[in-house]
Amino acid sequence: MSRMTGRMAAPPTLADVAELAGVSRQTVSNAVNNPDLLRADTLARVQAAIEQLGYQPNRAARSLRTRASHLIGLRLQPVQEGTANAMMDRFVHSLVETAGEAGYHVLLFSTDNEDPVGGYDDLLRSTAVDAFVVTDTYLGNPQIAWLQSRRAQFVAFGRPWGYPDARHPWVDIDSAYGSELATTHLIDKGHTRIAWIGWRKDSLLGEERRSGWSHAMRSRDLSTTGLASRVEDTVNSGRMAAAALLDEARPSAFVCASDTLAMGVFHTLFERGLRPGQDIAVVGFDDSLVAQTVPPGLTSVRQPLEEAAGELVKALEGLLGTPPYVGPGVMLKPALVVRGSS
Amino acid sequence: MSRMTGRMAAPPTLADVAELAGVSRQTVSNAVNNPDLLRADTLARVQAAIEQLGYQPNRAARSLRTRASHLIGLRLQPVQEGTANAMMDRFVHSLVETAGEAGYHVLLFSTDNEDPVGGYDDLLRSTAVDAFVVTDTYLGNPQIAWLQSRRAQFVAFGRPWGYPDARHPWVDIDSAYGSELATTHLIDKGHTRIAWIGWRKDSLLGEERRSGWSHAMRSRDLSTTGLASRVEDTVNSGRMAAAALLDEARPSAFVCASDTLAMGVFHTLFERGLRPGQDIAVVGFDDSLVAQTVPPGLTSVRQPLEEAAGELVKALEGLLGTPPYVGPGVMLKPALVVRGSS
DNA sequence: GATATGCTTTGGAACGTTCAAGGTGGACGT
DNA sequence: ACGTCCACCTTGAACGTTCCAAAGCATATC
Repeated sequence: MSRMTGRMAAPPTLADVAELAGVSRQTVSNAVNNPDLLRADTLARVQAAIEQLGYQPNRAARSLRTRASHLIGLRLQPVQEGTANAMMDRFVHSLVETAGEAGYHVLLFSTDNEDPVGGYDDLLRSTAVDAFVVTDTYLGNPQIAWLQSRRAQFVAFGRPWGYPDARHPWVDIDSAYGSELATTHLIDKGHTRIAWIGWRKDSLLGEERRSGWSHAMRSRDLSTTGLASRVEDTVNSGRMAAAALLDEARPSAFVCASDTLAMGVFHTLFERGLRPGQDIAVVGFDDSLVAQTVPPGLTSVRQPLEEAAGELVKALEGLLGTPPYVGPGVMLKPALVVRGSS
Repeated sequence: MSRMTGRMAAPPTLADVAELAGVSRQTVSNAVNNPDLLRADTLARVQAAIEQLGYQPNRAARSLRTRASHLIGLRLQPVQEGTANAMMDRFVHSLVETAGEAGYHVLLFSTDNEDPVGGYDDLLRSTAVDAFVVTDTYLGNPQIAWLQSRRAQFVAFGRPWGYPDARHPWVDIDSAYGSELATTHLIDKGHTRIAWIGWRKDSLLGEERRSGWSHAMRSRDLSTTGLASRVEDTVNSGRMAAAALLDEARPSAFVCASDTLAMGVFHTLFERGLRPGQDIAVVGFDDSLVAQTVPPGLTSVRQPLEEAAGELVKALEGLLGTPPYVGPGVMLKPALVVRGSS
């Protein structure tokens, strides 16, 4: 019997396989999900039938019955044009890959600004995803509290800033260590007046990165007065901050909270005919594609995003396992990639 | 009766809503899918019940019954570190957004190199997605032919190179026009010796981009001899090609097939103490974040990815509609973003 | 030879939705 | 008064899978 319908041949079902192998539906199901339960020869027979028909379980039916979709929701954050922050690309890719190995797929969605939890709510209510990966864990983000209140499953990339008693798994990167690495590297190169260009004070992450710089400076008895600037995360802010610092504090090196800001410094150097790496050293943060391609190469702190994705998937497997297991938060260490700018 | 189970309260079902509203399941279903069928007052009553319970249809059950998941598969291509090609980021984002408005979600997956169609096959067999968006349509890509042979639904971002009788919807960008724009812009600025750095000859897209340059040159009676170079798409290849061209052909401007290659030119200029924009003009392709942030700004051809995503979703809706409708391929025009490098 | 034991397999029900029929009541025409 | 039609709503079945309880069947035990 040909099963050709209008558009596409209907995929084989459990029943088709069962009939071909001469067993019951449930036995085929077991062959797929609990092969240990079958006698060796039956298993072989069923597997042959599965192979022959090219059978794969229908996801919708399986989800309906097991109440698990094996999908993970990830909210795509708006691209910020004009900045160097294409870091998410690398993260998303690693996440898709590791999640895939664990049998999960990544479902993307976005939310409009008026209703920041809208996308989450839809997916949750329609039981479309088993869990979420949350990446923007800044203080005061309503999404985390909301997810908690809805008893939704999620893992976070980023510490639960401001939720000391949070119960969800999280993975984060010790970025204070990152800027400390950067600063120490410059000190070792002989620099003593090293300026910091970071983010506004209300960014906890920004303050943390800054602390790595100031800690490194102090532990080598170097002064930090007048050497720090806190601005928005745009190229132009970095450019202006660098110009002001060069005029007033005469640093020989810059450590920046992002590659975007570091590119701002590059702009100022360019305008003044100074050469990054030769006249002034610059270090960025994120190891973006910009850092990798701009001449003469921007030294930058590289976050272990691949590893972070791996840990998040591990945490997800624990969270969704039976019994559920929630481990402690995981803190990863970044590394410094040295290039021509230092 | 409290429905609290261990982890999370079970979401309300059609039956719950029906009971509360005092109607049958099917009526609730109609209220959701075909409101016109209901009398105004019943509709209001049902909608109130839906609102009160926060009901949303269970996606798995719906998919099972309707054989449509409202998911679109997108294969995530490997990030190429060291290049400026983070263009996909912008495309994926637009796609997620427009697809979301049309009621579709984007499901990501990746494939290992050994089995390029593995990921597609899994999703197709398990009827996890309704269709695919294919983004790498280079000549000889096995995926397109394979999808066609499996009668899978898909739309392509990129012309069906080498499949003149392809029946699938596609959207592409006229990149010959892009490099023509770039070249004409340079000619208008007074340049006469404009070099081309592009991709190896086996890339049809590369040849197309190149043709825009040569066409613009010829139509203004400018010579192209010795001014073209075809290399791999890496910064270093661009760097070396630029060095060779500067030595041998003495161009005053470069048009490149990608921002990555343009950054290669920047490297050579940097090494020789030349300033992009002042001493030598450079134009790239893709309007990557690198082009946007590098000093003094890299003039670049910007592809209308947002529009492309919109057209693709429109094509998808046609393809999946009843009756299915496949329109002609859509060709979009890129624009030139002028920055300091020219 | 009857009974218990462990391994293997089975049949019916259920997950929550939509499809395809079927019912009900009133308005309308003759 | 009767049938016809229409607008509205309901009922049972089906989508393809897994859960649950129980049946089949050898083998071991008394």
